[in-house]
Amino acid sequence: MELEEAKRKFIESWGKLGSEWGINRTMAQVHALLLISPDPLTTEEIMENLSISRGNANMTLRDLIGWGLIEKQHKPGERKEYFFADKDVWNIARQVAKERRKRELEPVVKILDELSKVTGDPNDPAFSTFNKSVNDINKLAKNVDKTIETMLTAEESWFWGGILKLFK
Amino acid sequence: MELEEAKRKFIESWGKLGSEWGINRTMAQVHALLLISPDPLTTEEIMENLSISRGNANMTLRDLIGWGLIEKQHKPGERKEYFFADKDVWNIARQVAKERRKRELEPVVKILDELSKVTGDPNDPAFSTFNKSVNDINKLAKNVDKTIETMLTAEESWFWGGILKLFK
DNA sequence: TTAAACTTTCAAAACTTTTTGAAAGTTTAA
DNA sequence: TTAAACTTTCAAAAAGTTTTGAAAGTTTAA
Repeated sequence: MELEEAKRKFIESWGKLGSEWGINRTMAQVHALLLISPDPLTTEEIMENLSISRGNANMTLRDLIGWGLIEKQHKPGERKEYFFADKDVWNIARQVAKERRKRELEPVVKILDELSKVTGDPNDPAFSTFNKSVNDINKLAKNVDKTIETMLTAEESWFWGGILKLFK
Repeated sequence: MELEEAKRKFIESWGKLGSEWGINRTMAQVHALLLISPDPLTTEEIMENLSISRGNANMTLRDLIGWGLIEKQHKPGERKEYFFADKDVWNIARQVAKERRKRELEPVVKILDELSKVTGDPNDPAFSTFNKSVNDINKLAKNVDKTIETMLTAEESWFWGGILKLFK
């Protein structure tokens, strides 16, 4: 396979994976493009490369900055804004985990906490089934939450070599 | 909060969480309903409880069976099919991890493997940036893949109490 | 067989999300 | 100031996803 074809394929795959994981296709594609780009790119270049509109490019770039995945850069003597992606994959994984935890897990944990406070007759199957499921899920969610929190502060090396040794 | 209200809230929240994680809202809601239901339910009962159509209920139930999250049950002397959810949260988490690994991670790993075979001039920044990103992501993806595989065969107790001790 | 009880299918409709692009806004250099 | 260069906004359009419901299919008991 030739480099240009491989680049297209990478952008396409990253876009597809993104959309399966709640990050929209364009956002993932812009991220992919910047990941394999040696130099920062302007909005114009991104628009052209991916054939997307100015509005879309602008919003997407803003979202990516919000996720902490890309940054703006200014070149001296130029008005244009350049964008580049953090190329450290461990940082990317951490950043995504951090954001999703904040956006999705935290609200659920809050509701589950409320729901596990509901009281009722332990002999009522409707109540006891509800109660058991909610409590179990709550425990699971809390565990996932703590695990992510620990990962976020963990050293990179743990990830690259360490975790596998822990399970065995 | 009263039980009926809490049930509604649980179903609603599970639905929302599902849609953020690539499982459609109705599918997650049907799953939630069966999770808190002490007895198996018929298609009819599910339709009524969630105000969804017969076609939707049928497809959703089939998908949930495909994900290994619910099962059919036949009551002796009755024609109707009853559905019930596996209530073991560890099984649910495992099942979801297993399916998503198969459906999403595996295809990406396959493409990344291909893309890391691309060769080029190491002095060409376009090539070396591409190559580094692809290889790093490939390593990460393989690591995640192996970690999930190990989790899938791990004991339940590891999850509930063990993982946290491993990080520290 | 037949017909009632039940399940499955799928094209069209409803709904949701994403994208567009033109207009408005902002910044900078002269 | 002004106007060129650039960025942001947002209503409407397009694209994508989910749901409906009527019709077709299947199974079972008699």
